[in-house]
Amino acid sequence: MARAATTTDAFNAVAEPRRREILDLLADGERPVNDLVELLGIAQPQVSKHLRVLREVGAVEVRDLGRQRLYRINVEALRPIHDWIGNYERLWSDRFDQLDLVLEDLKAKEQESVDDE
Amino acid sequence: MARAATTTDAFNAVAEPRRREILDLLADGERPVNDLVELLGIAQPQVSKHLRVLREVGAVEVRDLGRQRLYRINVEALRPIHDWIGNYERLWSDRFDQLDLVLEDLKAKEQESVDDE
DNA sequence: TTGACATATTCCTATATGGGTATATCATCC
DNA sequence: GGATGATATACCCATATAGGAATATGTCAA
Repeated sequence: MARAATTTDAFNAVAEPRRREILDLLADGERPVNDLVELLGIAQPQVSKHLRVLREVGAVEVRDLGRQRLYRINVEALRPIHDWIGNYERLWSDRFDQLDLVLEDLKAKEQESVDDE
Repeated sequence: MARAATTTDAFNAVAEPRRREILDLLADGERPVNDLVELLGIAQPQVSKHLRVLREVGAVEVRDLGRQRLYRINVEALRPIHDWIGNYERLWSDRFDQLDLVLEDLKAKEQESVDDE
């Protein structure tokens, strides 16, 4: 079997850096395709293709305005990523806790040397 | 050009669901490969291959113990994902703010109808 | 040393990709 | 209707996959 399609889920869609860039740009508000083409500095067809992938996983939505198509972000589609990575907060804070312990220890030792004087 | 290698970065490595499962399992503590093989219910070579990808992006580390190899998670490697998705917290909370506004509005209208009585 | 266990690597194949380029679709304006 | 602008799709290609199966490597035990 080959790798799962990029349109399988948000994780796959977002593995491509350009698509993350697009989402970042759309975070400020909706934009027509040509805006993205200029800002990203890549060819228009590639942008349309990236947008299609993002649309298929629900990460963006479109609205027609004259000849333009305005894309906007739909953060809800990113929630699985948020939730998954969120489970590791604990591990990060555990590390911080350990750092706290080390600092505490250092402070205690400092205090000892002060007491010795 | 083809899709970026799975070993390019954490985003690509973690796009594969099995690899996320592996990380989830390792979140509880280090484990030998065979443990993962049993828990995941997939063939041993595939597990070794997934572990290799995770190792190449730094998401796991290994330690030899007799004939076993104990793998452990390294959450630091996941930080780029955490950071990126974290930028969207604002948008989520913005949505909550809007929900707040709607609720506020509803309450106000309710009050009006009470006043009318 | 031989055998059994634990893990890694190699080889195979079908498949989807992302970029490039050309072209199709659709709306607007004259 | 025809020209132009904005966007989407089609086609080509090099490449890396994930799984399956077989095999290699490394370690311990008798």
